[in-house]
Amino acid sequence: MSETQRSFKMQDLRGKLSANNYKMTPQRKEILQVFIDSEQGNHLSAEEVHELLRKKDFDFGLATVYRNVELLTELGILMKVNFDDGCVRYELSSGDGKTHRHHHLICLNCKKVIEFKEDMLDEVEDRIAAKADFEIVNHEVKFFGYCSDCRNKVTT
Amino acid sequence: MSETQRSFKMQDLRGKLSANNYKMTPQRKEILQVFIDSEQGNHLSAEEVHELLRKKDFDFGLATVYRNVELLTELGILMKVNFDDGCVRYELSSGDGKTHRHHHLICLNCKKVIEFKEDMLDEVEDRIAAKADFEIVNHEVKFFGYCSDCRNKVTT
DNA sequence: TTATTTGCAAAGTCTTTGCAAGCAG
DNA sequence: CTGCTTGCAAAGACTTTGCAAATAA
Repeated sequence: MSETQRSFKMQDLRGKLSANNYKMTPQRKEILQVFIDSEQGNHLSAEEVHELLRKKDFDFGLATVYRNVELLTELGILMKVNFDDGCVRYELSSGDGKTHRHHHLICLNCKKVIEFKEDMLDEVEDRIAAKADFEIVNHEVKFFGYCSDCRNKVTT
Repeated sequence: MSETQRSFKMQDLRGKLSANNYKMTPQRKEILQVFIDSEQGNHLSAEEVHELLRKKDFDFGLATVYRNVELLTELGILMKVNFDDGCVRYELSSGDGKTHRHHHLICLNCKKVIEFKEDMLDEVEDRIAAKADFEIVNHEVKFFGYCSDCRNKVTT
């Protein structure tokens, strides 16, 4: 992620906070920064964010992290994802108008989560919306299977 | 669901239990029966199964329900689904070779879950599998939006 | 008979909440 | 200043586990 992207995200936070009568705090700034810095290692749980902050010597309360990832989600800056691994995870929302498309390939063997970007689901979505008389505003797709690494070795 | 379907399911349970050195117990039989009887009201949580059993005067321990819905899932009789409502839910797996296709329309307003059957995702799946070098064996799709009921009244 | 299963209660994990002290605007 | 935020600890919701008694095969 480029420098301009980073400062854009942070400006976005400032704007959305003040627009909703919330205040900018070091906690909020640094929590967002953790997501911006984790180009890899997305899909962070509250606990993981808390731990990453501690590694940077920001010792915020865990409850504060919980409260703020939720707030950032309400503001549309983060999105919730659930990989059924026992905790709620969050990732940066892309903010490009295709914000709501997030697709994941989950390896049943090593539990690796691979992202894919292609969006071929628009037509499917249109047909389903018409058929079920349902206005779709968001979707989440998870494909479960085996990644190339795991197919090339004995399954544990 | 027809009578033949019901007894088929129960036979299936007997067979899979003994094939894996598990025993048939009244608890297991009645837990499966709850799912068979709930043509509507699928997507049951352990707590809901426990409550439905109590209504039929089967007062099994909640821990037993938790243990057995998990066991039925391992045996391929039930499937886990997660609607991010704070608990794990289970539904009868269809057992027709398309077992793994389950798609849900979730109304953001009333939280109603509408099922849809059509499967137009095979081609999408094929292209993704090829592109990402990932062998897909299962998928779960959730579409979020507004159902026809909610679009016809003021959003709460 | 004998290994599996149950029920209960206790413990565990993740998350939320109440409240006094602290801080941004 | 003043109301929003934080940190802490306690509480909550859902789920798992240990263990002795019960039971299916």
